[in-house]
Amino acid sequence: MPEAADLERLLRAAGLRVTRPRVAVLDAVHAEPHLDTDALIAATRARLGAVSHQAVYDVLRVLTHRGLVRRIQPQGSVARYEARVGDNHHHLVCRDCATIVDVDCAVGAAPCLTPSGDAGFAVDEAEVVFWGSCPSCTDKPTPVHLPSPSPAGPHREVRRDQRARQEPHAKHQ
Amino acid sequence: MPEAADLERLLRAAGLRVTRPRVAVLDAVHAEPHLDTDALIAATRARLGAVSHQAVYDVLRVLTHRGLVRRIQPQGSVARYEARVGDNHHHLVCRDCATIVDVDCAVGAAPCLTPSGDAGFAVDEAEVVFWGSCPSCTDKPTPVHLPSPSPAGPHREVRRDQRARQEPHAKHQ
DNA sequence: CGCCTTCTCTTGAACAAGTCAAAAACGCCG
DNA sequence: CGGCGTTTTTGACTTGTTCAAGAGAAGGCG
Repeated sequence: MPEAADLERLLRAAGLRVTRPRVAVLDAVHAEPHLDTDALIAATRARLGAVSHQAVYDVLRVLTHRGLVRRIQPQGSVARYEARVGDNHHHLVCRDCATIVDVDCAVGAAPCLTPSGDAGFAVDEAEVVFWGSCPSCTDKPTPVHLPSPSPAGPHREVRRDQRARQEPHAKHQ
Repeated sequence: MPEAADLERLLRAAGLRVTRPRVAVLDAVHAEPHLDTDALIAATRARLGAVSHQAVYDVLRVLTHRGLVRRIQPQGSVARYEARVGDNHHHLVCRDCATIVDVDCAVGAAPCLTPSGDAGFAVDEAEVVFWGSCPSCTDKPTPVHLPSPSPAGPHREVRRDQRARQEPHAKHQ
């Protein structure tokens, strides 16, 4: 968890001007991984006082573009950001509660990490998302939906309320 | 490319009522893979005359839920659908033009990879997306952006205008 | 040190994709 | 072929994100 001076250095090294919003956003991304934009706006405000949501969107765009943060977006989720860059790690996502955790990049016996028949593409990254059920959702398998086991064979209802556990949430800007 | 009777059979086998919108949407998904919802609305209307966008959304939801179609959504793209289900294949996505092509799964069954250290998750699927540059974008590497090689080190501008090559697009409904 | 250029932030609006809800229409079982 | 329950229509609405114009700061240079 780098402190202000380190963050400044990161920004300058990437050729970016150092501004309070940028330092604050970068700090927030370092503080907790996988936050979405709304949460980052809140975290940034907690550090700075006031920032416009637009400023946070802008900062996240340039940080992502310059490779200081990574943007992820599993199906059904909004954009989320993390500071762990350059190691091409992957993610485990819980289908029930949408919790995300990091997993190191699988190497070695990884049958599916090079496409068989690449259709002429120059592939530069293999992004992997592991879907499943997190320990606590595995314990209480049916938090609120699915009164009876789904009648549709092996397919499970996928809950998408990623916004659970957030306040009613004080309207944009 | 199954015909009407086959599609009906698929629907019934999944325990679904057979309606004209459902047959038409299912047919459209079979006709061309990786279409987004807007394109599918258009394709459905080409088959049926008129359908509400809501009907198409609903149909796609139940078809996805019952496993008759698969929904994919690479970063920066809207939801897209394909009829190839059950083989756990993967996708190659071009960073420049957003073209998607299928790649077979080396394993063929659901979790074709296992995370190193699964944090207690019960993983049931490993979704793999290969990012790169398609043959035609590799040839003309800088279609319109990036006048000079990016000043920001090894990171590349990722264009996200997935909606290129679509009509101005006649407003919802 | 202070000015000037250029980039960044604020403000306020717009937009796209998708969801919600009520009522009319239809599929299909008996 | 009649009725029940699911689907579709219609139309409004949310949510996440982007656009645009102008005010405000960062930092190189004199």
